[in-house]
Amino acid sequence: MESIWNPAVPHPLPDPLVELIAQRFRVLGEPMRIKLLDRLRDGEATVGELQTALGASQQNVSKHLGLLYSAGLVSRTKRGTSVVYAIDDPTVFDLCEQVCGGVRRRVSDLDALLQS
Amino acid sequence: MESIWNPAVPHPLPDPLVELIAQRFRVLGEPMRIKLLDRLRDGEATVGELQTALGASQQNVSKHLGLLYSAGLVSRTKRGTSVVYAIDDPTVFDLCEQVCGGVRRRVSDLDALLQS
DNA sequence: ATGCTCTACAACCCCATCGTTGTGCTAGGG
DNA sequence: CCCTAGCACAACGATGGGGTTGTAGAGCAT
Repeated sequence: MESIWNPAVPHPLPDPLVELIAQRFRVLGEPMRIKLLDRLRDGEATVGELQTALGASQQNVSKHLGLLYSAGLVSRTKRGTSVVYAIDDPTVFDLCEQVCGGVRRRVSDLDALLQS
Repeated sequence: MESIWNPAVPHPLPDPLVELIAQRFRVLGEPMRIKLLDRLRDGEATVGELQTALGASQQNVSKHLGLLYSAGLVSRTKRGTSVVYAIDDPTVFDLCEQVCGGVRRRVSDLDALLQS
């Protein structure tokens, strides 16, 4: 577990970088946005498709997609009267997978405690 | 980039799991908590040490540490009158490192745009 | 026992953000 | 040309979370 730290990552972290990191995590800290990204794993989709897929209002979906776009996580392309969104930063999936691992480990720990 | 998905991660993500993932990310979405974890990279520390290291109020530091403890990211040990905290889930550093990579990539992209 | 240090808890205020409602804009169809 | 569909933006109320203040409890010294 003695991981070698990326030499390009300073220590202690300067405040602006801390802010950027926290901001990045905060973008992923909303269930709706996680669902949107999860849906986009199947490929690009329009706002309407995402709206019906998640059962949310058009304005809300558009709002969160705008945030994801501002964060550089998704791309936006006009096609006819629709707007097509797609994953632009696939590394978010690695993040989610790692988080899933942590969550699973924690849950199984709780399981073990409850069953002992 | 055609990553094979962990078969244990269902798709689409069920709502409870989405909630857990978002919750995990939200814990890391605060600068103060990032700083605390970053400081704990050097090893265990008491509340007072973390307080002076970050220049924050004792109550605020204690509050955030409590959250990190509830999330299972740090461990808590009483030692004399002090309480010693330490990293309990080293995977958070991998997360931060990945995020740093994404941030750096994005910043360099902006750099390239500005210099072109 | 008294006082001091270290920490956690609770109540409060404040701000950010979520979801909704209402509306304006653009592209296609009739 | 008008109408509709699809989407984004702005404003609103409501909720959640951060930071502060005040305080209680635990451990050690005198």
